[in-house]
Amino acid sequence: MALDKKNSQKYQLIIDAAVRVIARNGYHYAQVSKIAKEAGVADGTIYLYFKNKEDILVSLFRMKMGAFISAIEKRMTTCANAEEKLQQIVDMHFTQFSAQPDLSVVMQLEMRQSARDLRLQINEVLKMYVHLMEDVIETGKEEGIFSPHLDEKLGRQMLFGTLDEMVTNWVMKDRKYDLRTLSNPTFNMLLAAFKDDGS
Amino acid sequence: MALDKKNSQKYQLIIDAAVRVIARNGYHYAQVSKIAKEAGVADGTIYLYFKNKEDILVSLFRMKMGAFISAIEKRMTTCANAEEKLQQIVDMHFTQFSAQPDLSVVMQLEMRQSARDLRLQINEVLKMYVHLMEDVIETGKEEGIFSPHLDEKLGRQMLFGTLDEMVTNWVMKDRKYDLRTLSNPTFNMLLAAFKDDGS
Amino acid sequence: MALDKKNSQKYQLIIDAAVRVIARNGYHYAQVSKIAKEAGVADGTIYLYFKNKEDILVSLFRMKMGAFISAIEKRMTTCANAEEKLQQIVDMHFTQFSAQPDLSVVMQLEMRQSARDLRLQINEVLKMYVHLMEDVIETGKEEGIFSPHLDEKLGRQMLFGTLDEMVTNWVMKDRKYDLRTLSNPTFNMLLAAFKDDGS
Amino acid sequence: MALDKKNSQKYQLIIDAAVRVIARNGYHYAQVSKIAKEAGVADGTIYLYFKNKEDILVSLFRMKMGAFISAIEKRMTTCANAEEKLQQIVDMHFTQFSAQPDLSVVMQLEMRQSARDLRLQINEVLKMYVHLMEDVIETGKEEGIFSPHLDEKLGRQMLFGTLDEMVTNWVMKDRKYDLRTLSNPTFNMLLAAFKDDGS
DNA sequence: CATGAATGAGTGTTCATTCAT
DNA sequence: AATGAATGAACACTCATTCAT
Repeated sequence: MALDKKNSQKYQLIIDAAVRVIARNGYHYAQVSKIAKEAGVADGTIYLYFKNKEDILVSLFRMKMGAFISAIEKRMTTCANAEEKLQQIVDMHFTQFSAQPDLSVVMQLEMRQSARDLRLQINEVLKMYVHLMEDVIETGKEEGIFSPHLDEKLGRQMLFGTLDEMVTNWVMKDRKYDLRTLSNPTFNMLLAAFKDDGS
Repeated sequence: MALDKKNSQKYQLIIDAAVRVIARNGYHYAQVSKIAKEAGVADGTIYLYFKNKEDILVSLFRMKMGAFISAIEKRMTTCANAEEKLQQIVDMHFTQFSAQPDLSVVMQLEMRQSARDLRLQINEVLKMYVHLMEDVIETGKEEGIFSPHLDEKLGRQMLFGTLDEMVTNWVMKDRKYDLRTLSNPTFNMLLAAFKDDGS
Repeated sequence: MALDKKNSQKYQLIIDAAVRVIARNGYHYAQVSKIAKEAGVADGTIYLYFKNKEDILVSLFRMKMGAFISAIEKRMTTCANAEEKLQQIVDMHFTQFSAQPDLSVVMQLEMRQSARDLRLQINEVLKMYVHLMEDVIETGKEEGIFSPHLDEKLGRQMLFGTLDEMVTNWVMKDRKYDLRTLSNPTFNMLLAAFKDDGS
Repeated sequence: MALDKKNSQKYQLIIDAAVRVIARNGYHYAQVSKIAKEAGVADGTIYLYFKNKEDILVSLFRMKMGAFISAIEKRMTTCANAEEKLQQIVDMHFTQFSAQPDLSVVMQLEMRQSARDLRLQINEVLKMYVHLMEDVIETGKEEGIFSPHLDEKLGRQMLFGTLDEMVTNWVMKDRKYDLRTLSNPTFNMLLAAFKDDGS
């Protein structure tokens, strides 16, 4: 029987080791051997669970971002309308990164140093998030809460670009302030932008 | 007289060659020897004008981003108020990247793969842009055009994050559409966000 | 278990390959890749056993000179007095170099081209030889065989300088004569110098 | 008319610059450009007076060692017999190095790092010194002062090896003691060795 | 399943030398 | 005679990946 990779204990062990090693040393100093050592396995063992180094990173992103998005999706179901949904996206985006400092560094700074190929795969994972955001905007338009002229794609790019830039700035400032306090003012700006797109 | 590096013809030659080579091959395949060949000089000549490879990239960014921001600053002087200034920022941000496809790829995709050290230097250059944006927001508040509750930093992060995300998406879609058509709707969204921040 | 470097077979293999490559090509043409090829290992393997290129040379010197001196020390124990000990030093110095032509070239000619740093480390190893020589001189004085006015340091410098110069001349003359025939006349000169230092 | 190299002012200027640069920076950091700068000429000018870098070093050695040996030869003429001549060799060898600290470092430490080829040329220059030494020994034998069994070559190797080792030790100890005080005891040891070679 | 020793491709940088001015 | 900008060959070292045990 083939190795049931994804559910194996070691698979998780290695991914979590990778997050710590990258956060601590930076992307360029996160050698496979260092990750193996941190995970407490032999170098070769890594290759029983991952195709190659890039696969560790893609998997890392897939697992962590998957959980990240799932948490948001789950919360969506409790929301009465698109406005609340937008608020939850902003709030949970900030809250989840706040709770995982190592992961924040890895996602916002280190993984962006990856090669073009890797980033294409990252984008695949992010599509889930993109769809979720565009769905909310579409819903808001249907509900009459957002402007009928609001373009889903543009709105989503503003939403994602804004949140991403804010988290990146927070990480670059060494997380010296509480990211969650930005939640409300950011939500308000976005809501205003979406309600009245000025046309 | 010693080599007047920055103003020499070769200095520019090498930087422009670097833009083309990085755009064509990607950051990781942009070897110094390849840049030298593209510039039509010997490998060693590179080191008469640049301290090392990283210095080429920092200089590239400084020169190109400097010109980019200067052009916007110059345009600012022709604007009657903050609203017009905001419009010009959005418009020129998109227009300038539209006009320089190679540079767009380098700035939005390739240079972000650079090591942490390099990115710290990049951020220094970007500070000019940051100040310019925050100045416009402050002016808008003084003029009563933007909401008095608008936070300069948050507003700037939304502005930059939005523009950056839009250009990145455009580059990733292989520049298949006209970036400049996004100018107006984007400006309108941002203006709405800044006018009424919802408080 | 971690790689037991010093005692591994490959460690010796590489050092012996280095001796041959340096003797054959000269110090400046003894590239790491050439040594690896001669040893029948990959370039990278070298770095599992040695910190860097300089470390190969220091280790080479330490191993070979260590064995060289140990052999002399061992012989010392069979000697009745300082005169015999002096004779054994001279004799074994010449005999051991005679038996290892490649090593002679490396020690007398090639390794002296090394950088200052390396030579400091070499001197550390040579201290053992220095002490051995000075001990013999001191013993000789106590036994009344050598002049009571003989200075240990000066005597040692004459002893080492003489032997070293003779081996160097022999190597430079392409080892065309039998070094061991110099043993007796050299010993006699040194003995005369040490017996009656003229004061 | 061809450049009268050897007698030109710049020729000397460059050689003296080389001595200072090598003494100060070490052989491996004595780049041609650094020597040119120290001499106050352009890099290219060096090549009007010297064939290549090695030629600077050989010329340096030839000039300095030539003067060194000439001074000894001149003194020889004032000596009544071989014993006095031997004394003068030892004394002047130490005295001259004492008086030229930079040159001592260059001759005893730095130039020995040179490639094999260079050292062959150095040996050519040293032959003058070798002959001078062997002549003194031969004279001493004829005068009945030295043992009739003394081998000229061996005696010369002891003489040169001893002096050389002593100067090298002095340089390596950062010239912390007065080299000239070694003159008498060293002479006495050598004289004893040459008088009675033990046969 | 697990190990870890071995592999070998790939590249930024220096510096002696040249030659157009 | 003198300059100094330009040249380009040469090389130590890292690290992702493999595979015999």
